[in-house]
Parts: sequence; structure tokens; C-alpha cells
Amino acid sequence: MYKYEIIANEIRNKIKANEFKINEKLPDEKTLSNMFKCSRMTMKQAMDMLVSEGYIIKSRGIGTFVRPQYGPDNKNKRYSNHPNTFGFSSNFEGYDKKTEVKEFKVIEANEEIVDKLQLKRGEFVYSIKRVRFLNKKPIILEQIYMPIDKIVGLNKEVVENSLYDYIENSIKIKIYNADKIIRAKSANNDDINYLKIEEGDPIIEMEHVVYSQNNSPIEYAIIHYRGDSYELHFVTKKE
Amino acid sequence: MYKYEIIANEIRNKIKANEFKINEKLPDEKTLSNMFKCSRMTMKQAMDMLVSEGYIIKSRGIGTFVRPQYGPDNKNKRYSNHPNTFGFSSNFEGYDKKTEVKEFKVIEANEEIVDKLQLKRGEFVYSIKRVRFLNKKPIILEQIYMPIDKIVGLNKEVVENSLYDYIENSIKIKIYNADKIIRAKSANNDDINYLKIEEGDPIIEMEHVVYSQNNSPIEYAIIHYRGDSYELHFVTKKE
DNA sequence: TAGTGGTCTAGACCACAAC
DNA sequence: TTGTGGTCTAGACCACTAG
Repeated sequence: MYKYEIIANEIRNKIKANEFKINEKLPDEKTLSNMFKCSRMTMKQAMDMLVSEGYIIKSRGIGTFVRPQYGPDNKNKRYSNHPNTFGFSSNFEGYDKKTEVKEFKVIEANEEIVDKLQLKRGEFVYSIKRVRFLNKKPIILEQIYMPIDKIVGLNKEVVENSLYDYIENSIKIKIYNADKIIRAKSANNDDINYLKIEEGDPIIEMEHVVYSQNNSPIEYAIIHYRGDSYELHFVTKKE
Repeated sequence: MYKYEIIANEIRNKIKANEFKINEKLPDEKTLSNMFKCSRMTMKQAMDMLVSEGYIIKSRGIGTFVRPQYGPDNKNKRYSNHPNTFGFSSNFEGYDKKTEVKEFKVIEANEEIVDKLQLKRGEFVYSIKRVRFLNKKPIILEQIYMPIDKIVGLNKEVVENSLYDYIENSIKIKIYNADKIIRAKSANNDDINYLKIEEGDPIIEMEHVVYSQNNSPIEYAIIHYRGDSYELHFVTKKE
């Protein structure tokens, strides 16, 4: 782990633990860089990470402040996450959550999957269908495809827990970035069936391709969020 | 304009003008920083900007490449943009686009608006309703609120063209960042009326609050995109 | 004017990919 | 081994806010 990640983790944890309280002003970056024994550029990188995750707000000439948190149940009884933070588990730490695996098999990649995962015709992928529950309500339906030769040793137990935890900690693949596409759709049969909603109800569809550090695609997923109970939050910075 | 913005603009323009072709490898960052007479950190900042806008892909150990472009009509006849790029005009440069202003008035801010724009009770805001057309089809319905004492001198002509152009170039407010929330909803009466869709059709709702450089909110907007013709693309980088 | 974050430098070393 | 982007430094100066 790099220095700026370690520093960001430390500050993030202090915010989560309420040691830095909401709207509290943090020390200025020069002071912080002395505290953490790093240069100001490194300090800035750590802080910018927290800005993009929505933990803090920086204002030139004024200072840096802990930001009121998003999170489940904050707003109109909708659940929410930052698409910048990878993974369901890390977005809903500490909440009543459950995962049900509806399908776990190996299939030959179709044209769409070949294209998204940059495979060759005839290659095989894991095909995983999971439902995510929050407070016992089914909220998210995921259809995931992963190349069998990159994500080795996958099994149902892993899939019932955190895929990203497995990828990063067990098989030591580093995630680099992701392309995401968001659409609005009407519930299809799977949505009706698994998310317990009605025909025609709106859902958020997020399609994403996640890339590892060498820019090779490791996951292609189509994720459906219940429109009535989920929203995506993010922070856009004009650079 | 800062150096890294100037550099990014130059490279972006070359990509747009096809001087750097799709999938072409760009010179490495050290060479580029010599070419642009800047330090490598500055070069990196310029390039990272283009990564987050989706123009290029960087791979450690390999190099930097021009990325296949998104853009209107690329995929399933849906229009698409990067929410990281501010503004309709800059996202759809060169396309057949039109804006119809359906409402332009000044109202007293209600509780929601007071909250989002950090106003006091009784303050006034511009209330603007616009429909955006692409290739003569109504695609986007916007409801915009802006505080009258920050966005001075607004008039219907400005609103018919580019608001951001006016804000940045005429009244010289620098945009800093934005909070965005994405939801899926079913078409309401306005959507049916202005976007010419049917009751129950899905739409993407994007709510955003845009902040100027001193972190004061200058725009609160609720934007509806036709679900059948629009999608949002973005690039997420794991820092 | 003092305080704060933003930009920029010139260079060092590290991590990863390809040969 | 070479080429590439990523991290990190120690410090300078700039831009914006507040008193």
C-alpha cells in the first residue's frame, strides 16, 4: 500500500469513528503533512481521494471540512452509494446485508461478453447471478461475468461474500479503474422475480467493465437497482 | 488558465481533430513534458484530466493510448455523455442540437431549493425549464434553479444558449465541482408532455448541485433524460 | 495581512510490462 | 534490461478568503 493510501485510510477511519466530526475543520495540509511525515503533494493526494469519495470538502483559502455523510437511509428512505467506491460490502459496512446466489456456472462467452472482456471466441467465463438484500429487502440484482483464467479458484462461498475482497486479497489482483454506463429501464422478468417489484417499475441499470492494473478486463457486470429504493451519489470535480 | 489545462486542451483538440488517432500510442510522459516544457507532475495532471474525461487510457509499463470515443449515436442509437464534462453544449459539440425554453421566471425559493442552494428563507431564484433536442428529437428536460444574486444579468437569450458559457466567460464564475445523484423514475406529466413519451416510460433523473470555486452553490437542477435514448458514461479510477 | 489550498518544479526512486 | 506510468520529496510561488 502506498503512503497516500495509508494516510487516507487513517483519516477515513477517524471520520467513520466520529473522531473527526461532521463539519469539523481539519488541520491545514501543511500541518497534516508534518503530522504524517510526508510531503504536501502526498498529503494532497490522500485528501483528494477522500474528496472524491465524498468524505471531505476542501475550499481554497478556507480549509478542509468533514462532510455530512451519505449512506443508507439518509434520504427519502432510499439506499445510496458512491460508484467511486468499489463494492457492495465496503459501501454498506455495518448494515444488515445479505447476498443470495441465484446462479453460479461456467458458460461459453457470447459475442457481447467476448467484446467487453476482450476474449477470444470460445473462451469460458463464470456467470453469476446474485441478489443483494439490505435490511432484508432485495435491492440489487447483479449479473456478473468473469474470465475463468483470470479469476482463478472462484467458488460459491466466495461469491456469497465479497468478490472484491477475494480478488484483491486472495488472488492479489489490483483493481485499476472501471467504465460505467448508467441507464434507466423498466423491470424485466428477472427484476420482477428477484427484486419483488411490479411490471413496468423503473430500475437503474449500471453496466460496468472493471479493469485490473494492466488494463485487462476482469469483470463485466450488469447491475439492476430498484428505482424506488436506490440512488447513486457522486462527486464530480472540474479539474 | 493553468498550464495543465492548456496542455490538456491542446491534446484534447488533437484527439478531436483526429491528429492523434484512435488506439494510437502517445509519446511517453517524459517526452511530452519536454515537448510542453513542463515538469512530469504537471504533464501527469494534464493526462489524468483526459483519462477522467474518457479520451485516453494509461497503462503503467506500456504507455498511453487514445481511446475509442463515446458520443452520440455510438451505441444502440442512444445518446451519451460523460457527467464529468460540464454542459450540454460541450458534450454535443458539432451535433444538430436545439434548446427550447419553456419557462423562465423568478420565484421565491421553496424549502428544497433553500436547502440545496444554501439560501435564506425568502430569497429569490431563477426558475428555468428547458428542453434539449438532439437531431430534432426531444431528449432532455431540465428544471434549473439559480440564485439571482450570484448569477447576475441572466436573460432568456442566455438561457436559450449555453448557461455555462455565460457563467464562466461573461460573469467569470469558476466552476469547482458538483454533487450528483442519479435515480430511475417513471415519466411524469412534464416528461410525457415535453419529451413526447408515454406514461410509465423510464427516465434517468439526475439531480445536481454545482459549486463555484469558493464552494458556494450556484445551480440546483433536476434533469430528466429519456430512458430509451440516453445513457451516462463515466470512468471511475481507483486511486 | 495571514491562512489556506492549488499549481509547478526538477529530480529520485518504485512497480509493472515487454523483450 | 529497457520503457513506461506511479509515487514521493522539499520547496517555491500563486489564487482565493477572511480579518
